[in-house]
Amino acid sequence: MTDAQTDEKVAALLHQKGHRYSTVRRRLVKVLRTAGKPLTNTQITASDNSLVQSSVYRNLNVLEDAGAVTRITTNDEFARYELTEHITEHHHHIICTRCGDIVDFSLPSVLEDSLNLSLRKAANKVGFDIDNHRLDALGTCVSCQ
Amino acid sequence: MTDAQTDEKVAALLHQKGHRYSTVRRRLVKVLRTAGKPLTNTQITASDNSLVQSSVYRNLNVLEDAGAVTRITTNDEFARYELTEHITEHHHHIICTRCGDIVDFSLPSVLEDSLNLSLRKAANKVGFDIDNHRLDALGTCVSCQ
DNA sequence: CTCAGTGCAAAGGATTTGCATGCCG
DNA sequence: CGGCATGCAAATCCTTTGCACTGAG
Repeated sequence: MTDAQTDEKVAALLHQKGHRYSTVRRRLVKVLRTAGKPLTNTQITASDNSLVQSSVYRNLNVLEDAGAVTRITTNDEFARYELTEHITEHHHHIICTRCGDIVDFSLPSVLEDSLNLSLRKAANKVGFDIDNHRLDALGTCVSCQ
Repeated sequence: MTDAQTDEKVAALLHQKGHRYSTVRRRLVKVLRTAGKPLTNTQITASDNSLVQSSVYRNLNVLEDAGAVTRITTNDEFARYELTEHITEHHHHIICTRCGDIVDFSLPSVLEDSLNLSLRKAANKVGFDIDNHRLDALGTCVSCQ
C-alpha cells in the first residue's frame, strides 16, 4: 500500500468516527509507516520531534479507536504501536526479551490456516468468540546476544 | 505435578539464586497453583488477604527472576502472573479483550511442532535466538458477549 | 465562527523502593 | 546472631487529563 493509499484509508477510518485527519495525525501515521515495526511513544517523538508526548498518546488512542492503529504490550514497560492489519498485513512479531526490540514476520498460509482452525476449536469449548490471534517469538536479538 | 512436587521445584529454583522459600512465597505459589490461570496482583491479594500488595510485587519479581513465575501483559492495564511452564506445561491463552480474563488451552502437538519449526526459520533470517513463543487467542468471554 | 485538535503542566495509577522491624537458617 | 524478608508509606514513571489556545472547515 502506498503512502497515498494509506492516508486515504486512515482518513476514511477517522471520518467514520467523526474525527479529522489533522497534521499531527498525518505525521504520526507517517512515522509508524516508515518504521515498519511497532514503536514506543518515546521512539515516535524521537523520530519526529515536532510531535509532543501527550498529543502522541492522545492521537494514538484516537487512531486505535478508529481501527487504524494497534497497541501492543510486550513484557517491557512501554506500550508499542503499529498500523493495523487493515492497512498493513496479518503478521507476527519476533521480540527481544532483553531490549524489547521487535521485528515483523509472517507464517506460511497453510500453517496460519490450521492455527486458526485449532484456535476456534479451543475457544468453542470455553464459550469464547475469537476475533483475532497474536503469535510472538521470544528471544534475543543480534545486538543483545 | 503435586503441591509437594511444585514446592520442591520452586524451592530448588529459589535456592539456586540464593533466595529463601519463605512463608509468603509459599502462599503466593499456592494461590497461583490453585487458580490455574494467570492472576493480577489484585486478584492474588484478594485470594489470600494475608498477602500485602508490595510484598506480592516484590516476591513475584524474585520468583520470576528464579524462573518459577512468568509475567504476562495483555492489553488491559494490569500485568498477570502464572507459574512457569517448567512447573506447569506448555500452553497458550484465550484472552477476553473486554475484561482481561484468561483461560488456558493447548495445541495439537503436530501443529505445535510445525509452528516451532516456522518460528525458528523466521528468526534465523533476522539473526534472533528464539527461546520460546507465545500464542494468544483474542476474543470475548461468555459474560462479556 | 465554531469546535475538534494541540501543547503545557499537573494529576492518575500500577509498580517500585526506602526504611525500620521481624523471622528463617 | 546476621542478614534476607516483610509491611508500611512514600517515590517513580508511563500514561491520562484539565485548560486555554490554535486552526481547519
